[in-house]
Amino acid sequence: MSAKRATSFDVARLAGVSRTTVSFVLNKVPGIQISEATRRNVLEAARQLNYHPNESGRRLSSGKSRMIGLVLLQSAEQVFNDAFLLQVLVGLEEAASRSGFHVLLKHIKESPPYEYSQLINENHVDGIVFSGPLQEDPLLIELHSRGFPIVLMGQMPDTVIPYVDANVTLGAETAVNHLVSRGYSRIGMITNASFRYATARQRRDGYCQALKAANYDIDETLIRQGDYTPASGFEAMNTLLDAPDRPDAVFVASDVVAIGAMQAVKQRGLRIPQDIAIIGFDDIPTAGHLDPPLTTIRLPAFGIGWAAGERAIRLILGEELEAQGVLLDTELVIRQST
Amino acid sequence: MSAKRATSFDVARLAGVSRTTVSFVLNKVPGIQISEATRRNVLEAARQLNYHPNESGRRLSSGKSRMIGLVLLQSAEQVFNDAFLLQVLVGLEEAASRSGFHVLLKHIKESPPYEYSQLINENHVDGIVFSGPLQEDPLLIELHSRGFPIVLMGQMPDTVIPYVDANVTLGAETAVNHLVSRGYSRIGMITNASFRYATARQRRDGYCQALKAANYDIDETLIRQGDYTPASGFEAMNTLLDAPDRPDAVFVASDVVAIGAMQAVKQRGLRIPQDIAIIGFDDIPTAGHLDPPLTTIRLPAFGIGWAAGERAIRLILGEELEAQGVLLDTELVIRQST
DNA sequence: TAATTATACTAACACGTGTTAGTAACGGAG
DNA sequence: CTCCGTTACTAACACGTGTTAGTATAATTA
Repeated sequence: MSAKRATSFDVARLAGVSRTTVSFVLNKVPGIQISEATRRNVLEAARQLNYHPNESGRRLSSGKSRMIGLVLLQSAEQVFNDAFLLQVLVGLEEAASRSGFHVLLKHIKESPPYEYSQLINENHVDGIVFSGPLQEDPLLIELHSRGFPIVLMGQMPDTVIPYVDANVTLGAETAVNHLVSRGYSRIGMITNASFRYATARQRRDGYCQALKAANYDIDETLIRQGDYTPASGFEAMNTLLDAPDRPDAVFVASDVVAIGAMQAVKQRGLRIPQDIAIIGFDDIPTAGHLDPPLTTIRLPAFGIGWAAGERAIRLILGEELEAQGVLLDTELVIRQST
Repeated sequence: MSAKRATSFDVARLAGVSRTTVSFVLNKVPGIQISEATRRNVLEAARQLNYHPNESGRRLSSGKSRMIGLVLLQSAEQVFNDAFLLQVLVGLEEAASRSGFHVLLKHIKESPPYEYSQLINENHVDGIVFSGPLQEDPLLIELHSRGFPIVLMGQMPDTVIPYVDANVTLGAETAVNHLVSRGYSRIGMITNASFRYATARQRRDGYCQALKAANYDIDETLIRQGDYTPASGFEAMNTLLDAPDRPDAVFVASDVVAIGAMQAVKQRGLRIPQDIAIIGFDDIPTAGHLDPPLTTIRLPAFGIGWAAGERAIRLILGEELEAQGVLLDTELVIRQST
């Protein structure tokens, strides 16, 4: 059983045909005529020898690796706190395997050395999907301009590189609309991060759009900034509650920040949602287990991975994309906090 | 710039030597004499042409893929709830890249079709690391017996396949020891799952060992079963609190289950840890943000991935492992719930 | 019947590398 | 001067596949 694996040559010999014919049959090459008899002969011989084409030979011959590189440019700590990356990854893998592609994982700690270029130079992958803080990256831009298939997760300002992202602006709007529809009249906001980050600005924009659409005034004093931590949410919520005219509902643009905000509310003996409603953003795994279970906006993590993979494959196959970017819709998850 | 990539032949021609010499120089083949002059010539030519060896050619020639397959046999839902898998993955990637290996991710939904055998048959990977519920898997056993490098994450009963796992028994013991050292005298337990699962039995064993070592009696009525959900923890804790002689501390063998247990305690107006202490297990990302922050046992997720990768590579390189399994130590994370 | 065309294949090259066996050139020992 | 060993290389094969150009044979047409 530990004998050498059968090659297409062995199959050819057993079937009494040429290696070329074997290749034609097994790859179902279109536009080639093979008699049904020999076709069956070949298939039977392949089955009998337990033949599986050697991927290395295939790659060398075709010049394609049928492999997508997923480049994670994040510190190990960031990765640990990213509850969605795994789903993204599974989505990517599913899109890839559906088209006969495989996924190569590459984790990179720091940007400068551009370790991922090795994947490309050495022909490891046919295309890459890039995840990470998208600052200016000359190598990415150069690769893209050379026609190498690249898909970003998230948007990179001032470039034409294809991307896939969640429509967070619309998601934030949905969240605030939900509060409006529940009859809350004074709606505050705590951001997920500083406005230096595009993702924080987008969520703020959605908040403002929803208020405008509902003919509410936008009160800048009701907007506080968080910084990804529960502690920041705790503090921000306290300043909101200290205000003379405190809100009756708050859109917290991050579940993690919302955890702190909820603690601040409860510490004052106020009830959620009776005294003040809270809606989060992200739908982290424990959001449903908070006290009370947190209404929030679910990000299409799996879908982002899937779409990124699908687009990368389209680029690899030489197809045109109908648009530079894709924005996937979020989902409102209603629980008990609103 | 979009011209063909340089091959070793181009380098040879520019350097005025044979392709063989180029290979010898660039691969630093031991036991081969190359004059310093030509060595520098070759290196300079390679640099000048921006030469990178084509991995496909390498693979075909060497018969090795320098690739480790990470096989995830879990439903998408399970993957979503697994907060550690990503860390495991990053650990594996790090161990792999340290030795010049790459990681191929393969997600499989159901066991029967054994999709992962394709990875092996087609020479995609030199070895696999397997993660998932380890029921009997004849294919895994056969592959191992044929000498194919396999490392399991978690233990598979009645096999000699190498594995890497967390020492959960010791971890549970550590958790209970911590409660003992804090002076709690009546220590209950809520399991993470049914005793049908080895992981639940191991945690129970650790609990019992710690009590024995402290000369505490083991009171079976203080042990309740959870089933991975907060709801089960809520119910189990309620039955513990209803008992005539209720515990003053509880070891909950899963943070997720502990979330429910904490809710039950708080709902009765009891305080944590003053009235009843709770220690969890797993250290999920939000454990530190619960109210109060949960003391728990951290699993060495990154280390498991790293060790699995390292051992897989050792197997691939033909080295012997000093032992079938490796058990990595957990870490006590003290917060405010004890 | 002769010429064309469709059918069913095969010979041969290409992909880019690793590696074994072999060979000139040269210096030193006998 | 001859023999031998060392140094510094190279020729040639192997890896297993995809694919183009070409060739017999049989079927159809003029």
